[in-house]
Amino acid sequence: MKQRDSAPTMKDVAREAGVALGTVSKVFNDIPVGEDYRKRVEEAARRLGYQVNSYARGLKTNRTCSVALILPDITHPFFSALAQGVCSALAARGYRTILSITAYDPEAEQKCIQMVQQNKVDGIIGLTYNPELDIDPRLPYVSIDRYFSPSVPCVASDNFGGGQLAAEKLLELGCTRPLFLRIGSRVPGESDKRGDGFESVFRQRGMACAALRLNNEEGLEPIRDFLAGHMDGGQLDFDGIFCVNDALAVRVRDFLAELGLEVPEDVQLIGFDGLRHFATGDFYCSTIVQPVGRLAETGVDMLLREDRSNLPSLVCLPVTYASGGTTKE
Amino acid sequence: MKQRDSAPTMKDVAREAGVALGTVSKVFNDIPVGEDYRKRVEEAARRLGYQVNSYARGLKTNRTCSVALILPDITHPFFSALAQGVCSALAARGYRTILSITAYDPEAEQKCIQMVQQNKVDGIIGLTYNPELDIDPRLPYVSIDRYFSPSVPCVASDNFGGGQLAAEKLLELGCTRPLFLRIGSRVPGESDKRGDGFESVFRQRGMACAALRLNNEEGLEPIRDFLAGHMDGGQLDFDGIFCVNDALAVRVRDFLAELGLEVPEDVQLIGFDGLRHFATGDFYCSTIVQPVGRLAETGVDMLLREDRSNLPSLVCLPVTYASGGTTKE
DNA sequence: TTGTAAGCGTTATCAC
DNA sequence: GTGATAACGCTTACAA
Repeated sequence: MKQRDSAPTMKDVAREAGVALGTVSKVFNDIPVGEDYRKRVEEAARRLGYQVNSYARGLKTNRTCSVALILPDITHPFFSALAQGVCSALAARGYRTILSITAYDPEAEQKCIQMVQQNKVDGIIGLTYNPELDIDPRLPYVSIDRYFSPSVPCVASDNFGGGQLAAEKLLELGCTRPLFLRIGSRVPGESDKRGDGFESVFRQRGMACAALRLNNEEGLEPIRDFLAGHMDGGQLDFDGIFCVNDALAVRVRDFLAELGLEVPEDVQLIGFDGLRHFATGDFYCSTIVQPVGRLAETGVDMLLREDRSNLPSLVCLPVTYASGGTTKE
Repeated sequence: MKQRDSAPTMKDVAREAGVALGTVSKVFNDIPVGEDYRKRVEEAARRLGYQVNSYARGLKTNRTCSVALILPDITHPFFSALAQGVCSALAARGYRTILSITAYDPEAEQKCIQMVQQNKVDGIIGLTYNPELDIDPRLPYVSIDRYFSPSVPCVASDNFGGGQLAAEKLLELGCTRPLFLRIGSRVPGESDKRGDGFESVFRQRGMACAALRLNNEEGLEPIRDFLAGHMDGGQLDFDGIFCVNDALAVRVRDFLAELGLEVPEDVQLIGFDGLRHFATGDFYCSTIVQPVGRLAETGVDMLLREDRSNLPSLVCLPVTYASGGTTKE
């Protein structure tokens, strides 16, 4: 008698149904089979609580219906929204998500990729900070927000366009003394284009645009000092500030408050990301909102596309502006 | 000649190293083998970029080194922190995390479990809302925050104790007219004990304690109305409010502001969860903080424990109080 | 110690 | 259309 504690196999189902093993396999792979046979097999499978073993299946087919998602941190609202989107898009296509968190550690990122390759996933979606990541060209890979090389497709928001949009909004709202503020990773990424887009608008109009770009290691103090140093008779030298992301914008607003400045009356502030408060659903600040859902959807789409022969190397998705109280009107 | 596009197998490594297949296997399983053989194998493996196929391995060993994490939503800060914790704890033990998101849908939860069983994971960690979830007793399962039956181990925060703690704090801070506010799922869960603990403290002291408990479907309007209805000459009938979670506390603070009440001067407010602002790291409100990291760690520990014969059916982890500006001092 | 061979649960290729 | 049978890549007795 078959032991009850180990899961039933196709062989058990075949015996229970009184058919050959191959027939059972066909039933579970939607390969035509006699109607009565199919019934018998399905019946037997239900009785036994049979589930196909996808590892054994993967061993044969070399497809595992699972993809790895590599993220630096899932605690940040942008990343968690992205994870949610990717996981759902994958699930909708019958794929499992294997989640790896790297804590921004380049070494961990590389280890992740190795581990995941060993796990024989069908592909990887990664948002990584290791500039010289060694990824097996045999394994489909889609990068989010970080461009590696023409052979590694990357999907990102239209960061440059977002920067331009922020500049145009600020101009439209009457700003004439703009400032761009940035803090982030030392390794270059797509988001660097935000500042470029912002500045390009003013350059084109022959207007000056101040900017301060920092690396994470430097902390926010330099920004606070910079702002304090640009106070002039109770007035700031700038009347429109674009921050590289919402997190920074929120901090900057606090700094401005410390300096006795009103937002948006004295200074207008635009962030980037489009994050919303977890309880109220409100934007934390006026912001350029990234299409997180589409980012995820597009990434999955590019990864799973049957014909991956000529994928674009970079896909930019459109961003939008949303008012969140730190701009006038 | 072996095709370059399919990953190398143990056989390839054996051939490359000039040893037998079994020897290669032993090297990768840390089974004693001649030092020079080991060297040869490792060398060959590196040359070929060999990675053991964990699916094939799992097929033999019936262990896949992966566990499924089932969560309703990963966008909420509490869940994302939990996911991060579980994923890290699992990774530290050499396990992969398969993430499933159910969107609070009981049917999706059941489907997840099925899918995941078919995927032959080594266990499941789930935070689910389906009260009559059908889980295969053969598969190790740990529930978070929801108690099913003595046979399904559950790990949760000390919700009752947290409620008591909130009550004691409020008393200590001079409150004499307490109110408990709750909104949540209709299906009973561990978090229901928060209100019970809170009320028990006042009952014990012979003090009255008002309470309003709502289901998600009802929305927040009833709470707003309730508060408005308890205004008496510009004063609220309550001077200390305990909310079942931080999300509600944040909303309630807004309602109180609408009524012209100052927090914490006129009313003190305590939430539950211990969520922190993504940019500043500040608590959103005074709160009872759940030990998310320990919750995750403990869950993983209970799931992966070698001897699962006599696990506790419920483990409660201690919570702490943190001031977040909605209580005095 | 090292090599050999029998499966693990599937799928796929054949004869029937 | 159905049913043996040989892989898939690996582990693990067991034999050398």
